Amino acid sequence: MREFNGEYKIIHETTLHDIGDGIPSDENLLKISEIFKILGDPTRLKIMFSILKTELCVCDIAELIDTTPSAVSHQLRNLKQLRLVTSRRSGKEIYYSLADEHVEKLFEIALEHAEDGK
Amino acid sequence: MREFNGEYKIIHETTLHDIGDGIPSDENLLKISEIFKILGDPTRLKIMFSILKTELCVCDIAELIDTTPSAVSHQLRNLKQLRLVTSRRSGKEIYYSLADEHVEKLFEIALEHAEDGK
DNA sequence: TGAACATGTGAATACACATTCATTTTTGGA
DNA sequence: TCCAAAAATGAATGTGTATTCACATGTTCA
Repeated sequence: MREFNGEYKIIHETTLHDIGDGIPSDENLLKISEIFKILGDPTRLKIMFSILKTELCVCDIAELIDTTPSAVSHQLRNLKQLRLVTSRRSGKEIYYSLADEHVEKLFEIALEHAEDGK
Repeated sequence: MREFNGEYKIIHETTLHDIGDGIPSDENLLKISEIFKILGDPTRLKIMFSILKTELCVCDIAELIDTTPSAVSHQLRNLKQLRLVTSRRSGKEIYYSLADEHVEKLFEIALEHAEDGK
C-alpha cells in the first residue's frame, strides 16, 4: 500500500505473504501482460485469425481485413517481436504465419468465454 | 485494402474469401479483444493472480501488490464489467474472486509461451 | 445516530500506442 | 542497371486509458 493517508487495516496479514509467493515474478508478469496486450486489439486479432490456417503475404492480409499494408506491416512487426508470428520470404512477397502453438488455444478459450456468458 | 494510392496486387484472391469466412464476427472479435486487452496490464494481472486461489478484499490486494486501494478499485470495476471477477460483501469489506474458469487456463498457456522461447 | 473505516466514483493529467503519410529498402524483371 | 512492386520504417497526430486526488457512498459499532 504505497503512500496513502487513510487508515487501512490489513485484513489477512498472515496469508498475504503466502499468496504473494504464488504471484509470478515481475519479469514473467510483464511477459504475460505483453502477450495479452498485443492480442487485445481487434486489428491484430483479425491479422492473427487471417493467418490461423494459411500463411499470407502482407498485401493479402491488408485486403482481407480492409486496412493499409503499412498498418499491417507495423502490427506484424509487433507480433513478430513477441514471437507470435513468423515470416518467410518468397520473391517479393513475405509470407506470415502463426509461430506458436499456444496461440490457437488462447483464441479458443477466449472465444468460449466471450460466447459463454450473456 | 482501404484507400491507398500504391499499386498492390492481390496475390491469392481466390482463397481470400474462404479465409475471411474463418474470421469471427466483428462482435465476437471485439469481445475477445476486450478480454485480452484487460489482461494485458501488469497491475491487473497482479490483481488476478492475487485472487487466483483465495478471495481477498480490496484493501488486502492493494497491500499485496503495492498500490492504492483506489487504483485497485478502478481496475476491479473494469474486470467485473467483463465478468472476470465476482464480488461478495461481508461487513465493510468486499471480497473479490475469479469469476471464470477459463481465466486460469489463459494464464497457464500465456505463461508457457512466455517461458518457452528464449 | 454519528464517527470511523472500506470501497466506489469522477475529473484531470500524463503516458502509451494505432494509424497515417512520406520515404526507404529489397527483390524481380526488362 | 534501371524501374516497379512489396514491405519496412520513422515521425507526427489523435485517441484511449491508468493513475492520482478529492470526495461520495455504504457499513459497522459504540
